[in-house]
Amino acid sequence: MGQEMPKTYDHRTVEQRIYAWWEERGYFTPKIDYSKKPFVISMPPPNVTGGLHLGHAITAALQDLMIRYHRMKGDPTLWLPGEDHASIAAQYVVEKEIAKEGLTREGLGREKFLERVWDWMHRYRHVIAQQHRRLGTSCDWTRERFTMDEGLARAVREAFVRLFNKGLIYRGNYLVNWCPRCGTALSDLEVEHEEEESKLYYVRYPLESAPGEYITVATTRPETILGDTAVAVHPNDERYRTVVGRIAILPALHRRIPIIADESVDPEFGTGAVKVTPGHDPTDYEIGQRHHLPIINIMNDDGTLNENAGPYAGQDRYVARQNLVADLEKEGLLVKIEPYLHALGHCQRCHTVIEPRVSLQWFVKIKPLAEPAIAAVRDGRIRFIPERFAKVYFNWMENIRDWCISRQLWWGHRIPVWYCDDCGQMSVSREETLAACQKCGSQNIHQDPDILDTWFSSGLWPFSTLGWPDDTEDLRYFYPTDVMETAYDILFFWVARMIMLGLEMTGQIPFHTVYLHGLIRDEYGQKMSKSKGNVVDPLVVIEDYGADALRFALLTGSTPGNDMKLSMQKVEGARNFANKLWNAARFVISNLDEGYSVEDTNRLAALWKERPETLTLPDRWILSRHNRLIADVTRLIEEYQFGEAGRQIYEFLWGEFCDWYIEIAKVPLYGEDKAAARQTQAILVYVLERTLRLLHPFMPFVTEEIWQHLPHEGKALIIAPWPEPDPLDEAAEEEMTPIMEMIRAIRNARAEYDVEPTRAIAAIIAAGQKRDLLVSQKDILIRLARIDAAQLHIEQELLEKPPKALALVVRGYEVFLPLAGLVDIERERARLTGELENLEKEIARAEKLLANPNFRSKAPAEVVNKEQTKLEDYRQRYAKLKERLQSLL
RNA sequence: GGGCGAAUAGCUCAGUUGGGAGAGCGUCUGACUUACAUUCAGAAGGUCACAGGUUCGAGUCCUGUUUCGCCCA
Repeated sequence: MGQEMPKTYDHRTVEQRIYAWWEERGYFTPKIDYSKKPFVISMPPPNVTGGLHLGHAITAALQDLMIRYHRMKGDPTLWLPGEDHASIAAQYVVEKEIAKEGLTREGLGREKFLERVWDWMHRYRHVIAQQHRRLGTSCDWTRERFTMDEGLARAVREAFVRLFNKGLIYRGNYLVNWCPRCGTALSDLEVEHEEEESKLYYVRYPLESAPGEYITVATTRPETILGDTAVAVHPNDERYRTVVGRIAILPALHRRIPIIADESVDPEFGTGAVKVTPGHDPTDYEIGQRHHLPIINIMNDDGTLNENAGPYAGQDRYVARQNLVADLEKEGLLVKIEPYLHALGHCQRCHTVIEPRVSLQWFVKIKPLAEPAIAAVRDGRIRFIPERFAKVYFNWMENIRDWCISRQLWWGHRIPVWYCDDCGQMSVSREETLAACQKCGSQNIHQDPDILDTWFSSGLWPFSTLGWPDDTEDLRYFYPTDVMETAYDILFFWVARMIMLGLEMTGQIPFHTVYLHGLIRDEYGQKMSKSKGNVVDPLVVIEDYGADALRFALLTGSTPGNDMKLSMQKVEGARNFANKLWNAARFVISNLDEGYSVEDTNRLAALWKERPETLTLPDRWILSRHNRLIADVTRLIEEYQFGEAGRQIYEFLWGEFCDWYIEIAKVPLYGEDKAAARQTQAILVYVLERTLRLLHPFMPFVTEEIWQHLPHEGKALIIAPWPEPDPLDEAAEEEMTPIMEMIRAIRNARAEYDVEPTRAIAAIIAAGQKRDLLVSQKDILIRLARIDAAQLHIEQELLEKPPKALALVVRGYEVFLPLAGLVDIERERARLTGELENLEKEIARAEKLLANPNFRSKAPAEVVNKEQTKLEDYRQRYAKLKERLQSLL
C-alpha cells in the first residue's frame, strides 16, 4: 500500500487484478452459520446462445449491489450463478452455425447434432462466466450450475413424475402453436403477435341443392378452407336465419359441411358468416368442440400441406394459398380481396409465422398450480417491486391456460416417458433410462422422442440448483431464497413458473421479493437487436470506461420497472465520478503525515464522540452530513431504491466532500498548527473510508482499489462492515449552511462584476450574534471566496455601512464588498430592486399561507413553524436590502 | 377488445408516507487556483401534457381527455 497513485484512475490496470484476488481469497463463497439468517439470490441463468448483453449487465449490477450490501452487513450471502441450456434458442443458433458448413440438423442426425450443441455450449458457458467476472459479479462460482447438469436433470425428472402422478401432466391431441421452421410446438408465451398488412379474402360457398345460392365467408388464410368442417353465423343474425341448418359445399374439395349458429361469431366481421377450421384456428377449435365437428389436419410438420389437402398436397402453405385463390377465381367463387390489418403470431426465436395445428403433445394442467401462486402474492408472502407488477401477474395468472411442455426438438431434457411396444402402456420414470416396461416388464420399449420446454427446468432453478430433490445442507440452509431480480419481460415465462413450481415441489415460496427492472434501450429508445445493429456490447463499454462506470450509470440512471435509454455520455459521467473519487483519495493520502495509521483514525474517532468540542465547525458539519448519508443510503437500499441511494452518494462525495470539505481542509492541512492538521487528516480518512464502504456495492473496483491505499482495518473492502450512523449534529449543519451561502454569494458577485479570479478582494461583514463564530471560520472565507485577509472585517454591527460597495444579505449576515471602481450604482440599484421583487413575492406567499386559519389549524405544527421562520428571514432580508437601496438613492 | 406504463429544463431522466420544482448532459461567461481540465467558479433555462375534483396545501391522490409506448387476447 501507499504506492504512487497515478493522476488519472485507470480501470484497465485495476479491475481484472482485483477480481482475481477476491475470487482467489474465496470472498464469494458464504460460510454456513446456523446462528445467522442467510441472504440468497439465484442468478437468472443467461442463455448459452451467446455472449452477455446490457440486459445482463443491469441484472448483474442490481444483484451484485444487493449481494455486496448483505455481505458487508455480515449475512452469510449466497449468489448462485449458472447458465440456461435454452433449448429452442440454442438449437436455432447452432442450426444457423452448421448451415454455414452446408450441414443440416436432419443431415447430421440427433447424436452428432447434439455433439455440436454441446461444443457450442461449452464455449459460451466459458465466455459468459468470463464476462460476468469482468462485470464484477461476486457470485459463488464454486456453486455454478447449468440447467443440463446431472443434478438438475434429476430435478426435472422428479418434478415431471410428481406432476404426472398427481394427474397434473397429461398427453393429448390439442390445438397448439406450431412453428414450421423449428418443427415444434410452442407454448402460448413463445408466440409473438404483430400487426401486419394482410388481405381478407371473401369466398362463396355454394349451398347444397340450391343452384346459384351461396353463403359468403371472409378469411385471411384461404388455404385453411381445405380443413373447414363447418360455416358458422351468429344465432341472432337475421341475414342468415334461413340458412342455419343447411349444408354448404366446400370449394375446391366439394365436401359437404354444415352451416351452424354459434355465439362466438362476430356479425361485424366480414360478411358475418365465417368458415370453421377446428384443426387450424383456436376460436374454430372451440366452436368445433361445442358442435362436435370433425377436426381435419391439413398440414405437415414443415408447413407444407398433407394428403388431406387433395390437389394441393405437398405444396407449401403460401404456394397453396396462391394456387387455391387462383382456382377459386376461375370457378367464380372469389368475391373480392380487401386489404386487412391483423395480428399474426410469430415464433419468438426464428420469427416464422406460427401455424395453429392439432397435434399430440404433453401439457401441464395449470389451474391447480396457479391458485396457490396467486394466493402467495395476494396475501403478501411474495412482494413485487414495483408493486404494479402484481396486477400484471394476477391478470395473467387468472386467465392462464394449460401449458404445452413438449417440444419436438433435440437439445434439452428428454421427456421421462417410455412406451411399451408390446403392451402399449406408458411408463414414467425418475431414472435417466428405463430397462423395462413398468406394466408388463417387456424390454421392448422406446422413450418419448420429445424434450421439455426450457422453462420447465428453469422453473425449478431456485431449488434444483441447491440440490433438490435431495435433502442437502445447501437446500436446508439457503432455501427459500430472498430476492428474485430479473427483467419484467420474463415475468410470465419464468417468475410465475418458479412461484408455481416452487410452491408445488417444495411447499414454500421460492423467494419473498420479486424485483423487476426495465429493458435497456439504445439512446434513441429503440430495443437493441442484432438485426438493427444497435447492440451495445457491455465488454466494449467496460474496456472503454470501466465496469464501475457502466454499473453506476445503469444503477443511477434507472427506476425499477422502467425502461432505460443508455447513452455513452451517461457512462462517461460515471467514469468521471470514479476519477473524481480517485483524485480525492490521492489528495487525502498525499496529505497524511509520515507514519499515519489506522490506529490514529480510531483513536481520534473515539475522542470525537466523547468530546465533540475538539472538532471544528466544518469537521462537525462533514461528519453529520456523512452520518446522515449512511442512514439515508441504508434506508434506501433496504427499500430497494438503489438509484436514489447511488445518486445521494454521488452528491455527497462530489458536492460536499470534494467541493467543500476538501477545499476547507486545505486551511488546517497547510497551516502551522500540527494538531489541527492531524485532526483534519483523520477526518478526511475517516469520512472517505466509510463512504467508500457505502459506494462499494455500486462501484466495487475503484472503491476496493482506493481502500487498499488508505489506512484501513481488515483485509478487503468487500468484507468490511457496513457502516452504522452516529447521531446527527443538526446545529453544525445549521451553522455551516449560511457560511456556505455567503461564499456562494460572494463568488456570484465576483463573477457578475467580472472580478479577476485571482484577485483577492475586501469584505466587511455585519455578523450580529454570530460574529465570534464567523471570526473562527474566517480562513475559510479567505480561501474559498478569495477575500484579502488584511481587508476582511467581521463586526457585530456596522456603525456606518460602506457607501460604494455591493451589499449581500444572507441569513443572519450582511456582507459588503467595496469593489473600488467596479461598483456601478445604477446597476447595483437594479440588482437590489430585482432581489426585493423576488422577496416580495415570497413574503406575500408566506403571509397568505400563514394568514389562513385552516392552514394554521390543520397543517402539522412543524410545517407551520418552518413557514413562520422562513417568513421572518425573508422580512429581515427585505428590510436590510430595502435600507441598502434607500442609501443608494 | 382488456390491462399496464409514460408525459417534469434544449436532451436523458430523478422526485416513495401530499408541505417552498432537482440532477447529469448540452448551452453561455470566466479560469491550467499546488487532488482532479475525466477539473473548478458562475449563469441562463420549467403554467411538472390538458380539464375537472379531493385537500389548508397537489408534480405527487381521484375522475376524465389527448399523445406515445408496452403487455395480454
